[in-house]
Amino acid sequence: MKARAHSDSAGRQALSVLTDRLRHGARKITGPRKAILEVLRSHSHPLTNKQVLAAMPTGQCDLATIYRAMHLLEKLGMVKRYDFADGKARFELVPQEGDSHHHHLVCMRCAHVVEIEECFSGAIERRIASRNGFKEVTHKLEFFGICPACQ
Amino acid sequence: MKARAHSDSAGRQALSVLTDRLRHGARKITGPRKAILEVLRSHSHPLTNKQVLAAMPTGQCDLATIYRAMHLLEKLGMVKRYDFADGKARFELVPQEGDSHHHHLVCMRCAHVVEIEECFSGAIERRIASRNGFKEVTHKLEFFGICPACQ
DNA sequence: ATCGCTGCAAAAATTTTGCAGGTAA
DNA sequence: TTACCTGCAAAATTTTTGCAGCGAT
Repeated sequence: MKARAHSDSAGRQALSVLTDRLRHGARKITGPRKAILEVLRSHSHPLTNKQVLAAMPTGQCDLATIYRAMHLLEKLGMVKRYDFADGKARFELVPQEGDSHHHHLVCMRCAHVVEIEECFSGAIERRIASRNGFKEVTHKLEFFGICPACQ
Repeated sequence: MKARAHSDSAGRQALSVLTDRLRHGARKITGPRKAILEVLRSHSHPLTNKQVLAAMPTGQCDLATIYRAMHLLEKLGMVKRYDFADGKARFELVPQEGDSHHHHLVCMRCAHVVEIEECFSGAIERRIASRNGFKEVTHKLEFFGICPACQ
Protein backbone atom coordinates (compact mmCIF):
# COMPACT_ATOMS: atom_id res chain seq x y z
CA MET A 1 0.00 0.00 0.00
CA LYS A 2 1.26 3.42 -0.87
CA ALA A 3 2.35 5.55 2.05
CA ARG A 4 0.11 8.47 2.88
CA ALA A 5 2.25 11.54 3.04
CA HIS A 6 0.84 14.19 5.34
CA SER A 7 -1.69 11.90 6.94
CA ASP A 8 -1.64 10.15 10.27
CA SER A 9 -2.19 6.46 10.79
CA ALA A 10 -5.95 6.82 10.77
CA GLY A 11 -5.82 8.46 7.40
CA ARG A 12 -6.66 11.86 8.76
CA GLN A 13 -4.86 14.92 7.59
CA ALA A 14 -2.20 16.21 9.93
CA LEU A 15 -2.97 19.51 11.58
CA SER A 16 0.16 21.02 10.08
CA VAL A 17 -1.07 20.22 6.61
CA LEU A 18 -4.34 21.94 7.37
CA THR A 19 -2.70 25.03 8.78
CA ASP A 20 -0.41 25.13 5.78
CA ARG A 21 -3.41 25.18 3.53
CA LEU A 22 -4.81 28.03 5.57
CA ARG A 23 -1.56 29.95 5.46
CA HIS A 24 -1.36 29.42 1.74
CA GLY A 25 -4.70 31.18 1.52
CA ALA A 26 -3.02 34.19 3.10
CA ARG A 27 -4.82 33.63 6.37
CA LYS A 28 -3.61 33.69 9.91
CA ILE A 29 -3.19 30.66 12.06
CA THR A 30 -4.92 31.42 15.33
CA GLY A 31 -5.94 29.49 18.38
CA PRO A 32 -9.63 29.29 17.52
CA ARG A 33 -8.90 28.15 13.99
CA LYS A 34 -6.54 25.46 15.16
CA ALA A 35 -9.13 24.31 17.68
CA ILE A 36 -11.80 24.17 14.98
CA LEU A 37 -9.57 22.17 12.66
CA GLU A 38 -8.71 19.82 15.50
CA VAL A 39 -12.36 19.13 16.13
CA LEU A 40 -13.10 18.57 12.46
CA ARG A 41 -10.05 16.40 12.14
CA SER A 42 -11.09 14.14 14.97
CA HIS A 43 -14.63 13.57 13.73
CA SER A 44 -15.41 11.62 10.62
CA HIS A 45 -18.97 12.88 10.39
CA PRO A 46 -20.31 16.27 9.42
CA LEU A 47 -20.85 18.50 12.44
CA THR A 48 -23.01 21.53 13.04
CA ASN A 49 -21.26 24.65 14.24
CA LYS A 50 -22.80 24.17 17.64
CA GLN A 51 -21.44 20.66 17.81
CA VAL A 52 -18.02 21.95 16.90
CA LEU A 53 -18.25 24.42 19.75
CA ALA A 54 -19.44 21.74 22.16
CA ALA A 55 -16.61 19.45 21.15
CA MET A 56 -14.06 21.98 22.33
CA PRO A 57 -12.59 22.04 25.77
CA THR A 58 -14.53 24.68 27.71
CA GLY A 59 -15.64 27.50 25.47
CA GLN A 60 -12.38 27.74 23.65
CA CYS A 61 -13.89 30.13 21.17
CA ASP A 62 -17.00 32.02 20.22
CA LEU A 63 -19.78 30.56 18.10
CA ALA A 64 -19.62 33.54 15.75
CA THR A 65 -15.96 32.79 15.16
CA ILE A 66 -16.86 29.25 14.16
CA TYR A 67 -19.41 30.52 11.69
CA ARG A 68 -16.83 32.87 10.22
CA ALA A 69 -14.18 30.20 10.10
CA MET A 70 -16.50 27.76 8.37
CA HIS A 71 -17.30 30.28 5.68
CA LEU A 72 -13.60 30.78 5.15
CA LEU A 73 -12.75 27.09 5.13
CA GLU A 74 -15.60 26.45 2.74
CA LYS A 75 -14.35 29.14 0.37
CA LEU A 76 -10.84 27.69 0.54
CA GLY A 77 -12.29 24.30 -0.30
CA MET A 78 -11.06 22.75 2.94
CA VAL A 79 -14.51 22.00 4.25
CA LYS A 80 -17.70 20.77 2.65
CA ARG A 81 -21.18 21.74 3.67
CA TYR A 82 -23.99 19.21 4.09
CA ASP A 83 -27.71 19.60 4.58
CA PHE A 84 -29.44 16.68 6.20
CA ALA A 85 -32.95 18.03 5.85
CA ASP A 86 -33.24 19.29 9.42
CA GLY A 87 -32.44 22.90 8.76
CA LYS A 88 -28.95 22.84 10.21
CA ALA A 89 -25.79 23.16 8.18
CA ARG A 90 -23.10 20.59 8.87
CA PHE A 91 -19.46 20.68 7.89
CA GLU A 92 -16.80 18.09 7.31
CA LEU A 93 -13.17 18.27 6.27
CA VAL A 94 -12.62 17.70 2.58
CA PRO A 95 -10.27 14.78 1.95
CA GLN A 96 -6.92 15.66 0.47
CA GLU A 97 -6.58 16.07 -3.25
CA GLY A 98 -6.81 12.82 -5.14
CA ASP A 99 -8.77 11.24 -2.37
CA SER A 100 -12.20 10.24 -3.51
CA HIS A 101 -15.05 12.05 -1.90
CA HIS A 102 -17.68 10.01 -0.11
CA HIS A 103 -21.35 10.15 0.69
CA HIS A 104 -23.55 9.54 3.71
CA LEU A 105 -26.37 7.30 4.74
CA VAL A 106 -28.44 9.11 7.32
CA CYS A 107 -31.08 7.61 9.59
CA MET A 108 -34.26 9.64 9.33
CA ARG A 109 -35.21 8.79 12.91
CA CYS A 110 -32.04 9.22 14.96
CA ALA A 111 -29.77 11.04 12.51
CA HIS A 112 -27.12 8.35 12.84
CA VAL A 113 -24.68 8.67 9.95
CA VAL A 114 -22.86 5.95 8.06
CA GLU A 115 -20.20 6.78 5.52
CA ILE A 116 -20.61 5.34 2.08
CA GLU A 117 -17.41 4.60 0.23
CA GLU A 118 -18.58 4.33 -3.31
CA CYS A 119 -19.28 7.25 -5.55
CA PHE A 120 -20.97 6.84 -8.86
CA SER A 121 -19.05 7.67 -11.98
CA GLY A 122 -17.81 11.12 -12.74
CA ALA A 123 -18.85 10.44 -16.30
CA ILE A 124 -22.43 11.28 -15.46
CA GLU A 125 -21.24 14.51 -13.91
CA ARG A 126 -19.32 15.48 -17.00
CA ARG A 127 -22.19 14.62 -19.30
CA ILE A 128 -24.57 16.74 -17.27
CA ALA A 129 -22.12 19.63 -17.31
CA SER A 130 -21.62 19.66 -21.05
CA ARG A 131 -25.24 19.02 -21.84
CA ASN A 132 -26.33 22.09 -19.91
CA GLY A 133 -23.38 24.37 -20.53
CA PHE A 134 -22.40 24.44 -16.88
CA LYS A 135 -18.83 24.68 -15.61
CA GLU A 136 -17.21 23.36 -12.45
CA VAL A 137 -19.96 20.87 -11.82
CA THR A 138 -19.89 18.94 -8.59
CA HIS A 139 -22.56 16.97 -6.86
CA LYS A 140 -23.92 16.10 -3.47
CA LEU A 141 -25.46 12.72 -2.89
CA GLU A 142 -26.97 11.65 0.39
CA PHE A 143 -28.92 8.54 1.26
CA PHE A 144 -31.69 8.50 3.82
CA GLY A 145 -33.33 5.55 5.53
CA ILE A 146 -34.13 3.86 8.81
CA CYS A 147 -31.16 2.38 10.64
CA PRO A 148 -31.18 -1.09 12.25
CA ALA A 149 -31.54 0.27 15.78
CA CYS A 150 -34.58 2.37 14.89
CA GLN A 151 -36.48 -0.22 12.91
CA MET B 1 -47.74 7.44 -25.82
CA LYS B 2 -49.72 6.28 -22.87
CA ALA B 3 -52.33 8.68 -21.64
CA ARG B 4 -51.67 10.31 -18.31
CA ALA B 5 -54.67 9.82 -16.13
CA HIS B 6 -55.13 12.54 -13.57
CA SER B 7 -52.61 14.88 -15.15
CA ASP B 8 -53.11 17.91 -17.33
CA SER B 9 -51.51 18.47 -20.71
CA ALA B 10 -48.30 19.76 -19.17
CA GLY B 11 -47.93 16.58 -17.16
CA ARG B 12 -48.76 18.28 -13.91
CA GLN B 13 -51.02 16.69 -11.42
CA ALA B 14 -54.56 18.00 -11.41
CA LEU B 15 -55.52 19.94 -8.33
CA SER B 16 -58.35 17.52 -7.67
CA VAL B 17 -55.86 14.66 -7.49
CA LEU B 18 -53.82 16.56 -4.97
CA THR B 19 -56.78 17.44 -2.81
CA ASP B 20 -57.90 13.82 -2.97
CA ARG B 21 -54.55 12.76 -1.64
CA LEU B 22 -54.95 15.27 1.15
CA ARG B 23 -58.45 14.10 1.93
CA HIS B 24 -57.29 10.54 1.94
CA GLY B 25 -54.86 11.54 4.68
CA ALA B 26 -57.88 12.54 6.76
CA ARG B 27 -57.15 16.21 6.27
CA LYS B 28 -59.35 19.11 5.42
CA ILE B 29 -59.32 20.89 2.14
CA THR B 30 -59.10 24.56 2.92
CA GLY B 31 -58.51 27.72 0.98
CA PRO B 32 -54.89 28.19 2.05
CA ARG B 33 -54.04 24.57 1.29
CA LYS B 34 -55.55 24.74 -2.15
CA ALA B 35 -53.66 27.97 -2.80
CA ILE B 36 -50.40 26.36 -1.71
CA LEU B 37 -50.96 23.35 -3.92
CA GLU B 38 -51.80 25.62 -6.84
CA VAL B 39 -48.52 27.45 -6.43
CA LEU B 40 -46.51 24.25 -6.17
CA ARG B 41 -48.36 22.81 -9.12
CA SER B 42 -47.56 25.75 -11.35
CA HIS B 43 -43.84 25.78 -10.58
CA SER B 44 -41.49 23.08 -11.70
CA HIS B 45 -38.70 24.13 -9.38
CA PRO B 46 -38.39 23.82 -5.62
CA LEU B 47 -39.64 26.92 -3.82
CA THR B 48 -38.96 28.35 -0.39
CA ASN B 49 -41.96 28.99 1.80
CA LYS B 50 -41.50 32.70 1.29
CA GLN B 51 -41.56 32.24 -2.44
CA VAL B 52 -44.73 30.24 -2.15
CA LEU B 53 -46.29 33.09 -0.20
CA ALA B 54 -45.06 35.67 -2.70
CA ALA B 55 -46.47 33.64 -5.57
CA MET B 56 -49.97 33.92 -4.17
CA PRO B 57 -52.39 36.64 -5.11
CA THR B 58 -52.19 39.23 -2.31
CA GLY B 59 -51.44 37.59 1.00
CA GLN B 60 -53.85 34.76 0.50
CA CYS B 61 -52.57 33.07 3.62
CA ASP B 62 -50.16 33.36 6.49
CA LEU B 63 -46.53 32.29 6.31
CA ALA B 64 -46.97 30.14 9.41
CA THR B 65 -49.75 28.29 7.65
CA ILE B 66 -47.42 27.54 4.76
CA TYR B 67 -44.82 26.15 7.14
CA ARG B 68 -47.45 23.96 8.77
CA ALA B 69 -48.85 22.85 5.44
CA MET B 70 -45.40 21.93 4.15
CA HIS B 71 -44.72 19.78 7.19
CA LEU B 72 -48.00 18.03 6.56
CA LEU B 73 -47.45 17.59 2.84
CA GLU B 74 -43.96 16.31 3.50
CA LYS B 75 -45.26 13.76 5.97
CA LEU B 76 -47.89 12.64 3.50
CA GLY B 77 -45.18 12.25 0.90
CA MET B 78 -46.75 14.79 -1.43
CA VAL B 79 -43.85 17.19 -1.25
CA LYS B 80 -40.12 16.74 -1.16
CA ARG B 81 -37.70 18.95 0.66
CA TYR B 82 -34.49 20.23 -0.89
CA ASP B 83 -31.48 21.99 0.58
CA PHE B 84 -29.43 23.97 -1.88
CA ALA B 85 -26.67 24.92 0.53
CA ASP B 86 -27.97 28.40 1.24
CA GLY B 87 -29.75 27.64 4.47
CA LYS B 88 -33.27 27.81 3.10
CA ALA B 89 -35.55 24.82 2.74
CA ARG B 90 -37.26 24.44 -0.61
CA PHE B 91 -40.19 22.26 -1.51
CA GLU B 92 -41.46 20.71 -4.69
CA LEU B 93 -44.39 18.46 -5.49
CA VAL B 94 -43.50 14.80 -5.64
CA PRO B 95 -44.39 13.24 -8.99
CA GLN B 96 -47.18 10.71 -8.97
CA GLU B 97 -46.46 7.15 -8.06
CA GLY B 98 -44.50 5.30 -10.69
CA ASP B 99 -43.13 8.50 -12.07
CA SER B 100 -39.38 8.64 -11.78
CA HIS B 101 -38.01 11.23 -9.49
CA HIS B 102 -35.55 13.74 -10.86
CA HIS B 103 -32.61 15.80 -9.71
CA HIS B 104 -31.42 19.37 -10.04
CA LEU B 105 -28.47 21.23 -11.41
CA VAL B 106 -28.10 24.43 -9.43
CA CYS B 107 -25.98 27.44 -10.34
CA MET B 108 -23.80 28.36 -7.38
CA ARG B 109 -23.82 32.03 -8.39
CA CYS B 110 -27.41 32.84 -9.30
CA ALA B 111 -29.26 29.80 -7.95
CA HIS B 112 -30.78 29.11 -11.35
CA VAL B 113 -32.12 25.55 -11.41
CA VAL B 114 -32.17 23.07 -14.27
CA GLU B 115 -33.99 19.80 -13.95
CA ILE B 116 -32.05 16.65 -14.64
CA GLU B 117 -34.03 13.80 -16.07
CA GLU B 118 -31.77 10.89 -15.46
CA CYS B 119 -31.44 9.13 -12.17
CA PHE B 120 -28.76 6.62 -11.51
CA SER B 121 -29.77 3.05 -10.90
CA GLY B 122 -31.85 2.02 -7.95
CA ALA B 123 -29.58 -0.99 -7.71
CA ILE B 124 -26.96 1.07 -5.91
CA GLU B 125 -29.61 2.23 -3.51
CA ARG B 126 -30.68 -1.31 -2.73
CA ARG B 127 -27.14 -2.49 -2.29
CA ILE B 128 -26.41 0.31 0.15
CA ALA B 129 -29.57 -0.48 2.08
CA SER B 130 -28.84 -4.17 2.50
CA ARG B 131 -25.17 -3.68 3.18
CA ASN B 132 -25.91 -1.39 6.11
CA GLY B 133 -29.11 -2.93 7.38
CA PHE B 134 -31.16 0.16 6.61
CA LYS B 135 -34.77 0.12 5.49
CA GLU B 136 -36.74 2.48 3.29
CA VAL B 137 -33.63 3.93 1.75
CA THR B 138 -34.02 6.89 -0.56
CA HIS B 139 -31.52 9.38 -1.81
CA LYS B 140 -31.07 12.99 -2.69
CA LEU B 141 -28.73 13.95 -5.46
CA GLU B 142 -28.07 17.52 -6.50
CA PHE B 143 -25.55 18.91 -8.92
CA PHE B 144 -23.91 22.28 -8.46
CA GLY B 145 -21.99 24.36 -10.97
CA ILE B 146 -21.76 27.68 -12.77
CA CYS B 147 -24.45 28.30 -15.36
CA PRO B 148 -23.74 29.70 -18.83
CA ALA B 149 -25.03 33.16 -17.96
CA CYS B 150 -22.78 33.45 -14.92
CA GLN B 151 -19.56 32.22 -16.46
C1' DA C 1 3.30 48.23 12.81
C1' DT C 2 -0.14 46.38 10.06
C1' DC C 3 -4.11 44.14 9.00
C1' DG C 4 -6.73 40.46 10.04
C1' DC C 5 -9.12 37.98 13.64
C1' DT C 6 -11.79 37.50 17.97
C1' DG C 7 -15.24 38.14 21.49
C1' DC C 8 -19.23 40.26 22.78
C1' DA C 9 -23.54 41.93 21.75
C1' DA C 10 -27.10 43.13 18.81
C1' DA C 11 -29.57 42.21 14.66
C1' DA C 12 -31.43 39.53 10.93
C1' DA C 13 -33.56 35.64 9.02
C1' DT C 14 -35.78 31.31 9.26
C1' DT C 15 -38.80 28.24 11.57
C1' DT C 16 -41.82 26.91 15.49
C1' DT C 17 -45.48 27.46 18.79
C1' DG C 18 -49.65 29.27 21.73
C1' DC C 19 -54.10 30.68 21.51
C1' DA C 20 -58.72 32.27 20.34
C1' DG C 21 -61.82 32.14 16.75
C1' DG C 22 -63.43 30.17 12.28
C1' DT C 23 -64.62 26.42 9.11
C1' DA C 24 -64.74 21.89 6.59
C1' DA C 25 -66.82 17.58 7.10
C1' DT D 1 -71.24 19.58 16.23
C1' DT D 2 -66.56 18.74 16.53
C1' DA D 3 -62.14 18.34 15.51
C1' DC D 4 -59.07 20.48 12.59
C1' DC D 5 -57.19 24.86 10.61
C1' DT D 6 -56.01 29.64 10.37
C1' DG D 7 -54.21 34.17 11.47
C1' DC D 8 -51.81 36.82 14.55
C1' DA D 9 -48.25 37.41 17.66
C1' DA D 10 -44.57 35.89 20.31
C1' DA D 11 -40.73 32.86 20.82
C1' DA D 12 -37.03 29.84 19.57
C1' DT D 13 -33.25 28.83 16.43
C1' DT D 14 -29.82 29.53 13.29
C1' DT D 15 -26.84 32.73 11.07
C1' DT D 16 -24.94 37.38 10.19
C1' DT D 17 -22.91 41.73 11.38
C1' DG D 18 -20.75 46.01 13.94
C1' DC D 19 -17.20 47.37 16.66
C1' DA D 20 -13.37 47.93 19.76
C1' DG D 21 -9.34 45.62 21.07
C1' DC D 22 -6.01 41.85 20.52
C1' DG D 23 -2.59 39.21 18.07
C1' DA D 24 -0.13 36.76 14.12
C1' DT D 25 3.03 37.90 10.74
